[in-house]
Amino acid sequence: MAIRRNRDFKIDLFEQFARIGKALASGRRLEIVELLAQRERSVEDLARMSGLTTANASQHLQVLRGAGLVEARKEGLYVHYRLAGDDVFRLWQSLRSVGETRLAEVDRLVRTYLTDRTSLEAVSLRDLKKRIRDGGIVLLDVRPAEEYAYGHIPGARNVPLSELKMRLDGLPKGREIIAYCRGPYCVLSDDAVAILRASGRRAFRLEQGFPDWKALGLKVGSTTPGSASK
Amino acid sequence: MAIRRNRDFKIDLFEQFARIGKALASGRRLEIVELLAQRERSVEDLARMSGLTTANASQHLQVLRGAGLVEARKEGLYVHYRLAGDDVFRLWQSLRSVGETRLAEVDRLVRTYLTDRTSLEAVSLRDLKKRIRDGGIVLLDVRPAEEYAYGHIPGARNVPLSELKMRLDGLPKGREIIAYCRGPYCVLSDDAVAILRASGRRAFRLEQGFPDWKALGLKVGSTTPGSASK
DNA sequence: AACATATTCAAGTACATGATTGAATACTTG
DNA sequence: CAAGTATTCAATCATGTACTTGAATATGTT
Repeated sequence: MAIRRNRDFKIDLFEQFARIGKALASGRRLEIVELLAQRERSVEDLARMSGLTTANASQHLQVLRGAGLVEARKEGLYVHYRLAGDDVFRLWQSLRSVGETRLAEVDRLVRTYLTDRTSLEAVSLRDLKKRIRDGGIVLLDVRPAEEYAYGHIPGARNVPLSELKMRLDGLPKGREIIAYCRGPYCVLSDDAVAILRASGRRAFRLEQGFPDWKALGLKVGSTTPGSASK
Repeated sequence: MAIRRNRDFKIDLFEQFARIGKALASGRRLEIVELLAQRERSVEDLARMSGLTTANASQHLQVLRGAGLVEARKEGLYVHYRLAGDDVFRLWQSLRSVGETRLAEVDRLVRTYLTDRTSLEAVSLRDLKKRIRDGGIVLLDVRPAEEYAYGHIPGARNVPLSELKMRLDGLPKGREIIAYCRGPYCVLSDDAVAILRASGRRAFRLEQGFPDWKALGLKVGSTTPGSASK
């Protein structure tokens, strides 16, 4: 009977893990995970940012919660959702990486929509660490101020893309500028690099975004205490 | 229009990644992934090992292939499926890890079915590497011979569980024995440790299995050329 | 206490998925 | 070339999922 029990065990066990697979089986939910990797958000925020109705976003969030991928915190009228932990982001990273390697369609999409990208050499996180040590570069966080506030790479200056043109004067002409944003598919830093280069500066895009830095277990700067802890 | 284009891009892109999520959304498919992590297998083998009909297993394999997670190689009548790469195993590891951390049900199942396990202290891969360096231990691969042949931890001796009792005499009494098998949910090494301890030997279970060793990028031993490369 | 608002719930519909069955295909062997 | 076998295909059925809509709940504000 030990074998029979063992088969039951395996079926039950893999069915449990499949709950997580099911949670990852929707593009909308993956987009929500990506948004939550930046910082916690209310249902309303998430719905607006992902183009879903509030009820629909709420349902997706409950699926994610049922799989243990997100947690909720109620504050007044709002329910703030956040990723359950760094391991969840690493899972998404891992899925993303397999997709980039194994799905030709991903490559095609990136090449179709992010046409300029191939021409702009990107800086990897490893390169970035080295260049920070060596000094002489300006690290630019071009995400909206509130996302920067929730956590950013230490030493980075925040100039949101929307304000970049107005605040160009504050940026040195002689030093290399490395711009980053939310992640590999976020175009804020592409746009920033284009603007910076047009102004005669030497600028590069960081290949990955802030959440990827954080997932390496490296220090993060923050101005909202409690949000970017651990 | 750039914004509209960008939204389309994101929807398409996340839908692509969701294809991988969908492939991971079935316990049966996850079990197949786990089986393929040991070594490549024919459809028939996989069907028998997972208790599926051949047609059903074939369909699951095609879902996995559609998501780029497995590849097939035809040889005569047989089609041999294998994981598309180590990144796929790392994705499964990542999912498994999130499940262990986030799903209470997984913990409950392991405690219910693997009752002895808590009492047997397990050796981590890190510990193992250290102990191999220090010497003085016997590393025992208790999987079937053909799985050992396809790849094993260098220096390990293969004594399949089914033969262990008969071959006890060949194992030293004085040295510590560390037994490993397919992975954290495989019970072969649990049983092996029980047998070894009953014979008066000091034996421990390796927490992870051979695929986890391989995923660290460490060297693997092999006696079937070409199967356990890179 | 009445109202406003964020979120969740419940019901309905369209669509996708998983398992079964029997037939079709592709290759090997006699 | 006929027979045998591993695999895939196609059709079917039952079930599960995604989204919409409108109502219900819970909290905050006036």
